[in-house]
Amino acid sequence: MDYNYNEIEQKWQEWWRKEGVYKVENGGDKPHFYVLDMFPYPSGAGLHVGHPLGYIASDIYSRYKRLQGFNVLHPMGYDAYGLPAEQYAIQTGQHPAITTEKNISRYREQLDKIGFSFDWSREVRTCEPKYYKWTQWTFLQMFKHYYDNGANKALPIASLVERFAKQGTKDLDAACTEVLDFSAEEWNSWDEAKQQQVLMNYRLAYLADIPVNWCAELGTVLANDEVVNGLSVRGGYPVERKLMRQWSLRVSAYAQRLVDGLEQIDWTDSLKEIQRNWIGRSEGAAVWFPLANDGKDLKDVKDLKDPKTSFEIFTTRPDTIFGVTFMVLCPEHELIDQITTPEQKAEVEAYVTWAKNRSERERQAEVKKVSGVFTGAYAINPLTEEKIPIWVSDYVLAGYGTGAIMAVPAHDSRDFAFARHFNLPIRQVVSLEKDVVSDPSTWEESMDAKTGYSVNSGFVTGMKVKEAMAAVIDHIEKMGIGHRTVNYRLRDAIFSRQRYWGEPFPIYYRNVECGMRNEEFSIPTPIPEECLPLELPEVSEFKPTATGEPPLGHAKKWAWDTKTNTVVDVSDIDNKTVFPLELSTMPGFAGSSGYYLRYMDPHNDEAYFSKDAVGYWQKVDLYVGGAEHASGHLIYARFWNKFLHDIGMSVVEEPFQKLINQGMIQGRSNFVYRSKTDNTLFISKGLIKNMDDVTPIHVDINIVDNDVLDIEKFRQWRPEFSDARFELEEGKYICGWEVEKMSKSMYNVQNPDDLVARYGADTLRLYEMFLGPVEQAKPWDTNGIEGVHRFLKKFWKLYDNCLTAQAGQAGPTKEELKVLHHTIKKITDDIERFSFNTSVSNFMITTNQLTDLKCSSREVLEPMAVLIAPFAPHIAEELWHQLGHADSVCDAQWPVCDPQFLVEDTVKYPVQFNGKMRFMLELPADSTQEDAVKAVKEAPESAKWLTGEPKKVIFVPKKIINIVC
RNA sequence: GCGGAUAUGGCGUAAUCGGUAGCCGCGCCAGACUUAGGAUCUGGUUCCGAGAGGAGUGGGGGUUCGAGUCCCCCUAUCCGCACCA
Repeated sequence: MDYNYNEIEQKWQEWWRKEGVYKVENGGDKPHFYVLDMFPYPSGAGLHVGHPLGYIASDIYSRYKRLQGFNVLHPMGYDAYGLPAEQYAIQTGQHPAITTEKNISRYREQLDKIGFSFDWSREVRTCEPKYYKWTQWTFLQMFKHYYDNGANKALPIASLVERFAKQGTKDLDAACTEVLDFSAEEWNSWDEAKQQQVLMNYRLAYLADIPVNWCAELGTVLANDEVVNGLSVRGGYPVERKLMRQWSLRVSAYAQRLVDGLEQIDWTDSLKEIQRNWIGRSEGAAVWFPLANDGKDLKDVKDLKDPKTSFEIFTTRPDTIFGVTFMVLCPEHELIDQITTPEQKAEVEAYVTWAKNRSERERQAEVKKVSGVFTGAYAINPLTEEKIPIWVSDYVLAGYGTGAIMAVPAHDSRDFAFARHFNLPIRQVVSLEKDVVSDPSTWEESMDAKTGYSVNSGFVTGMKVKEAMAAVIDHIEKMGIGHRTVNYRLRDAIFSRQRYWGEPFPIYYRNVECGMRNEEFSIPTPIPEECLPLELPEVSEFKPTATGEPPLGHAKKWAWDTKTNTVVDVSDIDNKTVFPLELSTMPGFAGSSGYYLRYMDPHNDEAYFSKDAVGYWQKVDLYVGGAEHASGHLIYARFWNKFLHDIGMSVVEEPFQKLINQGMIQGRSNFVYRSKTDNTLFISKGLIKNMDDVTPIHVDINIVDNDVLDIEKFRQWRPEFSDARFELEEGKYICGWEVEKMSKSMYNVQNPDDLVARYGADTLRLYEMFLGPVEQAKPWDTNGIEGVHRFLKKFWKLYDNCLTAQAGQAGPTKEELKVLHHTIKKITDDIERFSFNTSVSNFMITTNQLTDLKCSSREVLEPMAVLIAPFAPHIAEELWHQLGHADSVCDAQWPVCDPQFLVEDTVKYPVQFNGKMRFMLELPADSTQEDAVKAVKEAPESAKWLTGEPKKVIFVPKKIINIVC
């Protein structure tokens, strides 16, 4: 009987669907396990072979866990909001919902062909109202909470209001945009608009004027992780810094918990490191430097921390405070106007204007270029009482620390470059050896390392750097001019996008004075939670409006009637009961930040997910996806989950216990080489003497087999090659190859459907795994797929004897059982450590062995079908049924390895004489002390070393034979 | 610049505990069956050497009876961050 994979696969895929084999229930006696894939954005291009790699790996693991008796949740859905559908809509007028729907069905079709065990009854789509209802709901909860640093969690904003009414900001330690200081009396005297404005400073989802990454081409702002090198990740358009009123999420409040949480989870070190870098925790000190206005000395300064007469800096090197030779403020610093002397005013203003107008790309491209200007003002070093000049430069960033630094050119490379450029003094205060000082003017670079000893540093001179740091901080804390502090690089996440195809904000602008949105007088107000979801309105156009408003500005029906709690026509806005709704939408990461929780209880209309559901599944046990989400989705989702944990929704803090990053699959492009002197002559790779004589041309990988070009197909491929001539080596044209991104323009895209049609899904699944370790990036290369396909044919054939003759009744031989149990052990171990490529190899070895043994025993072949089921579910299902089972192989039990069959016949021992290893000896596994001595004496090698009776023999079974002569 | 990872035949890779490096597959070579082979099967295939033998896991050093594996230094490649004080 032939292995008719297409027929088999179609048959069982239908059966699985009909029988609902993969449907999962919450609860039951079985232990639970949650395996999750990062859900895809359904793009118009469909799946290529890179997409299913992670899905296959996770599918193997979930099928395996299920066979081991776990109740496995393995869902799939679509991250359906996104820019491409919207841009397509702008170009064609096609509604993004239609494009998205179409792409989803294409994706589903492709996914189904590969035979995944997804429970599709739990599918979620982020663009569906019943899903995004809960995205909006979470946003509202963030709006209604603030972060209390004392409690170290989010608390209701109502409790903050109560507190303000009683004691103002006294003793308040909360995450905020700006530190405020007011009394209860002040609070109570304010009107609602003012109070709301103040509360906005604390909300976890807040509206503020912030410098954003504005992408004019896309007409929207972007999050930091959506910008690379000053260009947008999607599209590669220039991005500029711009001050805009935007919704943001106060992710920074969770910075410490996001760092700490990494300790509890099972992710790779490299990924944790990426997140640590992104969060960028650094310990140091905040120090106030008084201004030396009007020739003031330190003793003249009464209030060292008065922001009118002092400014605060952040440093990670408090020990170098004796080496400060100038100060630098960022161009945005509010003190600049005040302190700049009249002589410097023109120059400073010109510089500040120039710096502010520079685009993000220019700034990043010119990092090495030093620029800055002296303000004419001086500060007083509170430890040395020296007067030090204050400069302005854009190498100091407004968004980090306090936007001001103390410059220590001797021990900071950036300060060093600045000092050299403007000829400012450099003073050494740290030395690798105690009391040894050199002349910094001869230095080629600064000495940044935090090692060595303090020199020229007053009371810390002679101390080690670490000690000096502590001593200086203690000192400034005693003086009352500063304190130990921690700074994070992590910024709040900008949450507004000026787009159509995203979740609308459930916010309207209740107006006090006039009918404007986003103005100081209007109060952003949530619509009642019971009115969610606030559905995305229809618009006449997907472009921004003529006045520059986001696309939702085109919506006719986009106002909130507070009387009826419904969406009404914008023309009804009367600013008494009907108000304008927010026009921006949420970013891509909004919908993907909590989808894993929704899968637990996807049809719940009363709650995001029920307490029972989350109590049962708890968290994702295994998450498989690309590492490119390290500083985006994987941070946002952890933040989202921590917030939900704070408000009592999710039960654990870290949502993804174990994370596997599948490596990217790159394309493997093929080239032909056209002679530069003869346009129709193509030279086989091995015959090219000088690469300069030829032009490499990409050639479609589908007309190349094992780097051998199909000459006829090549001539037909494109008209200009129809008269191509070739210089062949041994009758073949050998193409060159290179690993590149998988892309249409390089003719190296491999579509999984073609391979499924040609070899079957099981072959594709096995081959993708066989290609190499899941976590490793690798080029796609179809050259080996035949071998895997041959293996499946052999595996299929193995069952012939068992199924046709009465041979199936024959009991297994000991040899066969040994092969089987070794395989059980190997495959189980392989799966546990995600080494699926070795699993496939092991299946091949076993199949060869069983074929050699002419195995036809049901007791061996039945468990083999179960073992291969996670990898090649279709063939396994078919064979399982042919063996007479009526149920699915998915409901079988994972075979257990019987250790008695694992015992090796022989074991190799290193034989040592007087402690020195002399040779290896192979002995029966059950050898005794006597056997070992006898074997050593009889071994030919012994003659060289062993003279007479050994004095002592140490025999450690399975390890060593040590002989003392 | 900082941080992380990787390096093994012609190619993808394996070696889970420090114990005969190169399993499995591709490719290649030879053979069988064939009118034929881009089908199937059998055998061979790290390199040098006719052979005996020798060399060999990016390079150099170390620990060890024994190192692909552990330690130190260097090189190359890939990835992440990048004026973050």
